[in-house]
Amino acid sequence: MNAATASAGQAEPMTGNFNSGPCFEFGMYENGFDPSICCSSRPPEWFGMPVDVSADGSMMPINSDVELPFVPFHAGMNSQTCLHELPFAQQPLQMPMDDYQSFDVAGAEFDPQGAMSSFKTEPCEKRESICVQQIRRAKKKSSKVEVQLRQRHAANLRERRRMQSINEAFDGLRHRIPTLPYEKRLSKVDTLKLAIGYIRFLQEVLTQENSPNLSPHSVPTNNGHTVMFNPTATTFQESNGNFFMGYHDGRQCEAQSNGMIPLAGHCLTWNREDSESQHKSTLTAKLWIPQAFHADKNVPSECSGAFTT
DNA sequence: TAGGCCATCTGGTCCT
DNA sequence: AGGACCAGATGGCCTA
Repeated sequence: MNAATASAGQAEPMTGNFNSGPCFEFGMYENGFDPSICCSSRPPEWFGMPVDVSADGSMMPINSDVELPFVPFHAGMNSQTCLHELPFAQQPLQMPMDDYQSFDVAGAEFDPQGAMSSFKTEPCEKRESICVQQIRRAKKKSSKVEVQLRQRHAANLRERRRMQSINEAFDGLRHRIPTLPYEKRLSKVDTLKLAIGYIRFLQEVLTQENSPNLSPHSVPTNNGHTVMFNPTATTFQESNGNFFMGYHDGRQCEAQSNGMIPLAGHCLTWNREDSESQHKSTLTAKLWIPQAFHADKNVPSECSGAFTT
């Protein structure tokens, strides 16, 4: 029997065995009921999954790892209740379990208990009519749910692609911010904050190039060396082969034994001032120190400095 | 184990 | 109506 004959109400005498197993009424569920299972000797299934049916008609999946998509409303039927095969042939929806899990079962409008109690009191022909009406309503509702699911999946896909696009933009930004090789991958928020700082740094570089008179002042250190100091910046100095670092807050550090200053930065421009009388030259640079962001939040991520030779 | 970071899903809102 | 955008919720992974 196909759906066309079913909708025309041309019920055929039932040929299955009502007594061989439970028959699950359908109509109030979205879809997924296979009438060939109903009233037959085949083992009961729900959405293609083998289920165990208890005496009270409740179903449990045989595989305990599987959850039924719905708590199925059921009605045990036997040869005393109706002698006609249910006149419909539903095909189970071909949807993954994830989709079914999205259904709001608690919000369902249908009242299984009430419907079933009235259903049982109707004559057989009336029940068949009720079945057909319920199937049509369920089909309509099922179609609507299918459309909603399709739209939801499409929206999810668009959202994934949108987020991928944003992440690609973040990657592009990361590659344009000078960082040190040993630094781990920048998080999104750090990428944004560093980008802001780096842009500010570039703006200051441009500003200083347009204002050559803006020079750092020098301060003596406790070991007799001179550190060129920019009040808002970090400075460093080389003298007699030794390097010293002076931070804007007055802290200092000496170069490591290998001669490397414990600072690595990104330098865009150098200004050189030669003093012929003192046989000295001073190099002044503005540095971008990306690791300062992670190491010490109080140290500015950009600075300028100078050293003399 | 707690916290940070991230991807994904989802429903709401706004715009075309 | 459909798509873009956004924010909240959630769960997984990693690290200190």
